[in-house]
Amino acid sequence: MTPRPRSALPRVDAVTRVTLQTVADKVGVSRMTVSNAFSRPDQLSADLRATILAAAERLGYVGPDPAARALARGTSGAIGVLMTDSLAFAFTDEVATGFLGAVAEELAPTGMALTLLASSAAGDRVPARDVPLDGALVYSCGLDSASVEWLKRRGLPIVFVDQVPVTGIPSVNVDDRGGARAAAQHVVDLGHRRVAVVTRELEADDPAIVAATLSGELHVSHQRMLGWTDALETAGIEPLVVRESVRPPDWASGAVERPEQVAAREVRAALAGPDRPTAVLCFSDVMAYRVVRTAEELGLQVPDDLSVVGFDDNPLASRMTPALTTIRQDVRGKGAAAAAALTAAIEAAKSGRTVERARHVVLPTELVVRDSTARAPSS
Amino acid sequence: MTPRPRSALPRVDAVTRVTLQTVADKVGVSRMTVSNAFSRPDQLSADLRATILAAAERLGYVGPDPAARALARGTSGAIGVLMTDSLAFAFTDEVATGFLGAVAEELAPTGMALTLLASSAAGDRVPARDVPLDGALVYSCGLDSASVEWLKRRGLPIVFVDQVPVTGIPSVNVDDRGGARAAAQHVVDLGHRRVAVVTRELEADDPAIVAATLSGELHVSHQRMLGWTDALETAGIEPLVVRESVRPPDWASGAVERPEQVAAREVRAALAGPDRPTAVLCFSDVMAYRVVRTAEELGLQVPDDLSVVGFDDNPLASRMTPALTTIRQDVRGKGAAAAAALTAAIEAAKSGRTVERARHVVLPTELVVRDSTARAPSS
DNA sequence: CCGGGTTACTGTATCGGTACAGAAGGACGC
DNA sequence: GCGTCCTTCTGTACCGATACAGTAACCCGG
Repeated sequence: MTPRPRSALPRVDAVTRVTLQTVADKVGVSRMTVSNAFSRPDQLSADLRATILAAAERLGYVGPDPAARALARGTSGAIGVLMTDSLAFAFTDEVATGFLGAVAEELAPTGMALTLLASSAAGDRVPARDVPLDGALVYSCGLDSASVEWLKRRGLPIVFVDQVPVTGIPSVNVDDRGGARAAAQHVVDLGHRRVAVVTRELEADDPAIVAATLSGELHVSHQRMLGWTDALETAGIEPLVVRESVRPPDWASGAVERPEQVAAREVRAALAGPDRPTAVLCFSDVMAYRVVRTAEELGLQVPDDLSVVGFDDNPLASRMTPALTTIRQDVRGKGAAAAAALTAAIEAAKSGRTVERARHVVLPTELVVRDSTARAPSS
Repeated sequence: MTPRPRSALPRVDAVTRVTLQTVADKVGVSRMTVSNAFSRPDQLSADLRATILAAAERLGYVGPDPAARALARGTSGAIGVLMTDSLAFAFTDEVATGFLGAVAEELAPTGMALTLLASSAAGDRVPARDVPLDGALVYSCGLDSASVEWLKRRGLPIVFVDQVPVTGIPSVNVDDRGGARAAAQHVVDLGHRRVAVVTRELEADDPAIVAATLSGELHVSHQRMLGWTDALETAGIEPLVVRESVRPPDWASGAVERPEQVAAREVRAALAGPDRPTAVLCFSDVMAYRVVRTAEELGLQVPDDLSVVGFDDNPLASRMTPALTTIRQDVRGKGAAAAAALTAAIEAAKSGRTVERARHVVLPTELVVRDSTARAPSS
């Protein structure tokens, strides 16, 4: 045996990472062949492949490093979902979880992972800018367009969900306006003339809110408001509007009332008066639930004294008492459509930039009449 | 001006990606300086940095490419959560969403993104093996140890949640046994002698199930069973056990009964007999809910004729009628603890391998008595 | 025995950054 | 006037793969 020249080969430090090269040297083939053994089995003979895999196993080689592969291939195998500032919300709200669940399910067969992007930057890390991604879903988050901006600038394929459709960007929406119109028409048909609407902030005193309305989170609120007024105006009804602020009032500065508490107080005031509304149209089932409870506290019977209509057909709607009349939207369908649109967009981007006109999907809504609405009290 | 030699510089194809080098050339500094401008501001003068940033902006440079950075830095800014085969479940079950929400919230300030890993491999992509990650949470998924195996082999920092604690791997658990014992003791104290237990599959006819029991998803079931028998045996009570299979029986092969339907039938049978149990201890609040409904269908009053105890203190427990007596576990605390443990592990791995003995956290449980339990009927 | 088509591997050039060890030019103390 | 310490930049060497264009050997009909 000839004495090995010192350090002829790259020195092996205490713990050297095992890479393709390590395996290649061991087996005596080129690194490329090892790569092929793992990633393109059809490029080498079965025998050699087996040998290589065995050697890799022996050396404790796990497989191509995901980060390196992502760089070389230009693909990372993860798609992002950009959500509201409050991650907690995303997991609390049954509508949001339903959507996410459907996205996850639709994505499963593609083998892609779902990455949840906190929209707010923490420290100087901005997930939307710094996490390797193949594409992203933008889910009702207009208030923090910064992250959306990053996604766009990265040139990632994105799909808007519950946002204002923009030409050039595929979008998935629900027929919010039509649904709201149906809700309003329903109570009009039941003979109600004094109608209240409980929704989220739309007041345009803050320019930031205006921008948000136009471009994001409040798009849905806006559309539903339009739908309600469509029907109410036709019937010559001017609704009483109660707004729940989206932005908590200076949250940090001590014990302020939470927005829903403020709204609840206003609802209570509205329902306590002599000319109280006999029907309430709500932005969501959750809000409707609160309205029903408030009414109960005031001794009002739902639906005899007060009709209440929600929106979404949250599971909550059918399990509460009285079961809530509401507008159903297919959240799972929305998730599936969004995921499909995104994978399509990614595919398109990969194979020659075929930016066929971005599709805008609008899912239907449907009035579901349950036990929280009745004819207007005769009085 | 001297004529530029043709193609002296790398040729610029139609659309060349803008990289650090592009910006560096434009400004006339080294690529490294541009990198520093973005990633280590303290390494250059404020003036130059401003110049560089401006040039970058003008060129449409978004910032360091995440994939490249991940490779060079060895960190990707995303942490994974490995979950049960059914992603849908993760978003449906309020206990799971509570956990995930807490994890997300705990992680937010670190600026890390949360990547959901489908445990089942799709095509030949195995998320647990192929997605760039800095660490991972393994959340009650013993049935598919393959993915867990990949995570381990990659040498990623991982934390076990609701799995059998293993030395060397940090874990977060709940005092399932103690909780179950308290639940059982509660009904014993109320004078019940005929007690049923409704839980998930533990029968050891299938070796795969045995393995799962020992190492994963069924650990929790096992512990709770031990807890119940602790108290029941002491009181000389032999419980009637109804098991709900975890693995749907050959799901693909046509219209088979779903496991919970099978279980419901068995529960019904048990409750219909003359020597029916007067108390039922359930693995989860969801199962308890079903038991209560089944009892109602049989005309039994809860809690007068039958006491029912759940587990978890799912929000469902307090909102159902009658409100459910249950064992509370702090799901959010579990999520926070898991996230904290993982970030700690990642930190430890980064700075010199300090593999201090992995900590095993066990969170307490607490009996919450509500309206679904009462003294045993005198008969 | 030769042209043409496979099959099985290999070499080289990236992918787009970051780490770390300099090097150049002042400022400063004595 | 000179050594020292900063502050600012720069050069080089990876990080760990993949793409693509070869090249060599082999097969086969004519």
